[in-house]
Parts: sequence; structure tokens; C-alpha cells
Amino acid sequence: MTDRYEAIRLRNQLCFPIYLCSKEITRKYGTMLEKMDLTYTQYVVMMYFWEKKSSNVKELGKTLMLDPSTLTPLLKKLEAKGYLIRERSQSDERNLTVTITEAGDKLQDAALSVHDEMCGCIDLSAEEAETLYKLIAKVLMNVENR
Amino acid sequence: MTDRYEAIRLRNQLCFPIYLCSKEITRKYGTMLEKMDLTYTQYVVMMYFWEKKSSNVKELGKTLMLDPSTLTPLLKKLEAKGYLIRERSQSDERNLTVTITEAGDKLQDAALSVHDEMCGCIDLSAEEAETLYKLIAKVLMNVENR
DNA sequence: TATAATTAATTTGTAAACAAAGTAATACAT
DNA sequence: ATGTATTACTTTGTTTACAAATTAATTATA
Repeated sequence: MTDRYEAIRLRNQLCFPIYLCSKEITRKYGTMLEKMDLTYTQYVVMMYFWEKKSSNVKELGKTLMLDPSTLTPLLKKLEAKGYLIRERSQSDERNLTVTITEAGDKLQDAALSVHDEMCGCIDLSAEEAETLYKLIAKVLMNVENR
Repeated sequence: MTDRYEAIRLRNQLCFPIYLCSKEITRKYGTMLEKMDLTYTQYVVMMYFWEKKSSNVKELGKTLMLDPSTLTPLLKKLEAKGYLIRERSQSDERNLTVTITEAGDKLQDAALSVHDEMCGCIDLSAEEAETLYKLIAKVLMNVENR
């Protein structure tokens, strides 16, 4: 007695564990980032600014694949914490120039230890991590473009 | 001139693309599921009930790794759509018995085509999918348990 | 040079998602 | 038997997340 619907059984899904994995990683980061007063998404935004130092909402959103309507309140929170400064661009007042502060920059050292802790938690070999990275990147590209 | 912070650069992250991938899959499912009037999370819940037919919030939450406070409003929405019935258990009134309706069951055929469409979109070989599944499962297990 | 179109960010509305607190029913312990 | 603890679910509060509508500034066009 075969199941016509075998393909849509939870145990046969690939997307579902990816979704769970992402959720659990986000939650785990959440607890690790408490000492830095950051959520995971805020941490990712900070990662962007640790390297770029300054940008605007559009560029940031393109890199992080986040909608400006997600970023607006998030950037306001990071500004309130003293990690970023938001100001209208003089040359084009539609653009919001977002710049990292000294306090924001200083978070990098704490971030290094959080990163180490997370790597230990995930606990994959270099080869496994490489394979996973490539496959996830492939899925991401495919889903994006078709 | 080496970068002390190379490890926390966005380009060197594994978690970030996993997070993006999950988000993009959820979004893609969102558009595919419109005709069934389901969101991705609602779809996952329906997947559970297509197989189990009946359960309660605790069991459901354990399988899907979702908090009861996430499920309560979601199950109410699925009940409002006519796909599930929620009623207190007679033997133990703390338990909420959730049962799939005939209308809910009927969604399985449409789900098969959505699943096919998503597989075509993801476009991995059987071997790649298998490898990805195992690695994601490993990360999920590790992050969960340490 | 007015007017229209475009662009960048914000606001609004809806749906997760989880932590923490609250509620009601059941089980346990003395 | 009665008070305590536990359990199952719900509610509340905060943070994402995105679509759609809005606002304000700039650019393109007639």
C-alpha cells in the first residue's frame, strides 16, 4: 500500500530542516549576543559596517537581502544603542548615510569570541563546511533566479 | 597587512547564507502557496496533519520545533480557513485536540504540484540533495545539543 | 520650466517567532 | 483531603520580515 503523497511527507523534505537549522542558529546566536546587546540580524548589520564603515539603506539592503522596511526600525535601534549614526546625505537628501561609531567598531573583539563559540557549536570539519557552503550557495542562487 | 577580523567578515560566514537560503525558500514558497491560501509555516503545519490527521499543540510543537505561542494564533488561522478543527480534549481539558478537516485533507493534491515546482526551483541532483540534507541535519543536531 | 516619472526611505498592515507571564486543569505529596 | 507542583495552552511584549502604500527628493520629459 503505497502513499501517493510520500513526496510531501515531513520526513522527505529538504527545505524544512534548512528552515529549522536557520531558526536554531538564530536562536543560539541570540543567547551568545546578549552580552553585546545585539540580535542576530543586528549582528549581521554590524558585520557589514565593521567592514564598510559607512553606507546607505539601499546598499545595505542589497548586500544583506533585507527589505528597507525591515532595516529602517533596525537601524534606528542600532543608533539608539550608540553603534551607528543615521543622517541624510547632503548631496542627495533621499539617501540616508549610515556610519559606524567608535563604540560600534569596538564590538569587533567581542564578536571574534562569539564567532569562535558558534564555530565550536556547529562543529563541522573544514571540508564539511566547504561542501555545505557551496550547496547552500547553489540553492540560494537557484531559488533567487527562477 | 592582514585583517585581525577576517573571521567575522560577511564573506567568510557560513550561517549567513544558511539564513538567506531559508528566507528565500520561505519567500518562494509564499508565492507558490498563495493559491492554497497558506503561508510556509502554515503549510508545514498542514504537512504534519496530512500524515497525523489529529494531534495536540505540544506534540505538534515538538515535531516542528515551534513554540506553543507561535502555534496558537497560527492554528486559529487554519481553523478560520476551514482546514483544521480545534477543541479541548474531553479526557484532559488542558490539551487542545487539533484535527484536520476534509477541506484540509484535500489540499494534498495541490501540495504535490507545489512540491514539484519547488524541487525544480532548487534544482539539485539526488546526490547533492542527500549531501546537503545530511550536513544540515548534522548542524541542526549540534546547535541543538551544545 | 512645469509636469511626469523615478528613486530612497518610511509607514502601515500582516504574519511569524520566541521569551516571559498568566490561566486553568490535572497530578502529586503530605 | 487539601495544598503544592506540574502541565498545556494562551496572552503579552519585542523583534524580524516583507508587501503595499506613502512621502519627499531628484531626474527626465514634454
